[in-house]
Amino acid sequence: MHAESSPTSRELLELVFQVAGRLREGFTRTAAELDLPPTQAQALASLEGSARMRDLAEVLACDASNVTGIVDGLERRGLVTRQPDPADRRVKHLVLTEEGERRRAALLAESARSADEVFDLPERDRLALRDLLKSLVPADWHASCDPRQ
Amino acid sequence: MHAESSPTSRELLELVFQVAGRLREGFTRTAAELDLPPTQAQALASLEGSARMRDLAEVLACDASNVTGIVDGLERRGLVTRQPDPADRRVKHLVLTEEGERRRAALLAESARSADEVFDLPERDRLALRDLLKSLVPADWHASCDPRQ
DNA sequence: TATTGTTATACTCTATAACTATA
DNA sequence: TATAGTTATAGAGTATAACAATA
Repeated sequence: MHAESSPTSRELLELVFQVAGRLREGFTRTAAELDLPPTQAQALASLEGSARMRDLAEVLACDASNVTGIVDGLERRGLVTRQPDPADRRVKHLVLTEEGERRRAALLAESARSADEVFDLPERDRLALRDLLKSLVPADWHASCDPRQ
Repeated sequence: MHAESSPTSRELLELVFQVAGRLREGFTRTAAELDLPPTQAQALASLEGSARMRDLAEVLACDASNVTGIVDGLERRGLVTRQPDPADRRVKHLVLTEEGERRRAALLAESARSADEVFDLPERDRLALRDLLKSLVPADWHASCDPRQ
């Protein structure tokens, strides 16, 4: 037998899913600790300054019809408000409340801490990992949400 | 400015999710081409020889109550049969039909081809990637299904 | 008592389609 | 006509709880 055989794509796939699973669990746990369902947490994390509903749908890579419910949840929790656009009355801008800003900061800080636990590597390895992963996704790639896609 | 700064855990997290997303899309597309919903495809891929319903729940990392429906689907498609265990009449063994074996072989072949497209790297890099990813998951880690964790 | 598989039920996240109000 | 957001609805995929049959 030889020392190291080239890993199969299936082995690499399983490892990627395991790492992604650990990261997802960490994020979901962090969100739950802040009383946020995962999708609301993802939306909150992405909100900076003022965004239109439409932009949020783009960022979340999901259909616009879902955004209504997600934002309803954030509004019910007092984290975000819908502000009319003075120039185009169809458009609504999402603006974080003070509590929304606090919650978002806590979410970002804690989820970063959680990801740090997973990526507990020396700088040399972090660089190598980043370069390898970068080479696996086209520059313009972005996920679609529909799991059936 | 310096040449390379250490990537943040957030950057690495996003890259892992992008790669996982590409892989998931590839698998889902392959499954759809073979007329299989993703979960049935995942179950079919894992079936080799004879497995109990219970084992399948373990492999899929989901509650046993879900397995009934998944196996119902595979049975409806004529890919698997439930065989009683002669020694323990509570237990049912899942046995692939001939068509089930064919479909599974096609699924494995095509999903491997699809993953190869993502992991299009020289052997040196595949080895490096495997070692890095391996260091990120505890040996005994395995995903939980509930997205609420 | 404990375990295997099933059923009933509910929740989350996604989609499509039809609608409104604007542009 | 086209776009922003909403509503209604449906379909996956998950869970928990209660159950029957069996160990």
